[in-house]
Amino acid sequence: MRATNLYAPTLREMPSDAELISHKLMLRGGFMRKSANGMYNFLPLGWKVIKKIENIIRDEMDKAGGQEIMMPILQPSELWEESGRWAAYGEEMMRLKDRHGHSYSLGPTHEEMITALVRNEVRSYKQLPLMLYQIQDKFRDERRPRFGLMRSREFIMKDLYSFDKDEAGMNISYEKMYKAYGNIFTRVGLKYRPVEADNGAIGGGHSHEFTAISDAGESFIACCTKCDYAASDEKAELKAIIPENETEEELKKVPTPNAHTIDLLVKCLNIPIEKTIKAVAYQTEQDELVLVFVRGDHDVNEAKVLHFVENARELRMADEDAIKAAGGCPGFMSPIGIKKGTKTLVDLTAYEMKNAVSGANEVDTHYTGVNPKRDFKNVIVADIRMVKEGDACPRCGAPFTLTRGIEVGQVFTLGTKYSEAMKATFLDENGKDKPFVMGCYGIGVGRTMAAIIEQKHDENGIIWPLSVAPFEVVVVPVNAKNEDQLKAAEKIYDELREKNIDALLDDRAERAGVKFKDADLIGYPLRITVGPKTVDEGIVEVKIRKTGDIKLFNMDNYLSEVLKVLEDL
RNA sequence: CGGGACGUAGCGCAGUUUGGUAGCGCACUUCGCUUGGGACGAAGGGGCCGCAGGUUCAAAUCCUGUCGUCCCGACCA
Repeated sequence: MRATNLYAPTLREMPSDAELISHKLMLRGGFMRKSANGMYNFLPLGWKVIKKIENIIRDEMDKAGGQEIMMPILQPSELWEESGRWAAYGEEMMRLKDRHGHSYSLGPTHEEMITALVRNEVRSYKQLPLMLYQIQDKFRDERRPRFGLMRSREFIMKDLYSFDKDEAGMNISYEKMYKAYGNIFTRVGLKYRPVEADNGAIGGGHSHEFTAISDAGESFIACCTKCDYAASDEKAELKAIIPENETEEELKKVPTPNAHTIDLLVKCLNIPIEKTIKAVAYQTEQDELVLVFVRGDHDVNEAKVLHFVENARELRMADEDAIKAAGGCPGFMSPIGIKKGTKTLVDLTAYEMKNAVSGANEVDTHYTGVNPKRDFKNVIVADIRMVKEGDACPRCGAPFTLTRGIEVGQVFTLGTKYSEAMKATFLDENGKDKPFVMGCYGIGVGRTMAAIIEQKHDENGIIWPLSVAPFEVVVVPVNAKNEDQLKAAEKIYDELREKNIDALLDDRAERAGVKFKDADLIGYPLRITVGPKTVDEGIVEVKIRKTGDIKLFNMDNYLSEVLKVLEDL
């Protein structure tokens, strides 16, 4: 490709409506343009990168036994009603009607679609296992799209679905995908970490998120500093923190005027926050009240709480009336004196506390000398809090570090959730009808691209890994109006291409500085500069974007040297 | 959906307080000159000031509404 034929409109200034460096550089480097909120046009450079990432994904999916297919984006509501998700999915699903009044969704994911496809095709265990995938645009009506490709409403996703005859088979498929994901993220040059994850509403089975390490990320992962346990912040398992033994004091009511928050309580009684127990009251969609108690300096983990609440997908803060109806006093709550039958959860650590302070279910009053094991009745004791930096790993006890990251992929086992709901069955060895045992595996392609840029850039622009760079090498004649230089550059460009190197010839009649700045901004891994030294002395100058190193080669053997440099990248 | 900010040329911005009919830098076109890190000179083209109402002799500027964008909070690839 010649730069004079390439539409790569770079911007001299940073676009003002972008916040993240990846977003800014993709706009500035001419990789993409915004179309509307959460929707983007990919320009030639951006699309080339996307295709390179996709092809790495395809390669690894195929190697792992996957077969590529293509399903419609538009999905009839009937399928979603079979699985129950037409109602459950909520506002995140884009919906529309055709001229006959039939309802459809713009696919946010394809479990229903693939299950419906496979149930009509696969009859026998002999056809299993089966792994089918596609790379396609998905639609999710995010409450707040932001950060460019990081969270958009239309985005490219690779989604693979595995079908097995039993759980053991499913686990093998899962392992294959887990390995393939590692290969993919390594090949695209990401620093990443697979972490245990919560399955959320899907329930059962297990799941891992692949998280690219980046301060720009929106997720947190907890990594053990000693062993290899790592989990998403929601998933990270925690054990009780056992305090030093103390003689148990009597339960005693003390006045705490206006101390309706933990901060005020700590000031009011002049006690350490670790001695307090705080309450959070939730309600489910069905208006069931759920009271949760954790140590004052801890946060409630709603994902964990949800595992103890049946038939609820999300929690909201409870109304004051509901709290009062259960015998609670907002701002001064405690499990002591709550109406029997109210769902009351106490965190493991809070339950072990000695002589703590908690509310007394009376205005402006707290209890001191609270010993939960002795004083709390009819409560569920469980791990329901959020991990904190320094918390102990459940495996080895060493402290956790919390790291920010970008979730670029997730693998999880589905079991028979969809196959049972949608009656997708096959005949096993004994001629018996059985539901498929499924798994699903997603990769955000655009998000992967953004994550790579977040990890690989400097003040001058992007530094693409060779595997996904829009071009591997840019050949820059310093003065394209100088015919000797242009000829020399063209010769090098042709020779590179003969070696199957993806090269760009920057034949624009721009000054050298402009072309150098663009090359750095766009981030080609290698730049070959063709100037007077090349024409007069036969010296080929190669600059490595990543290190800034400049290497000089002789015209006679530069090609093999360049191949070596590329090899080392 | 709640809280905050902003909509003026392709991009980045000034002008709005104190109404008088639109400007700067970059980019773009032509010519000249220049060519190893975003040159220089000259001459040009391009905007119903987001949109709709209102106030006024007169509105980018004041008022009302509306749409859009960005950032902060409840979720996910």
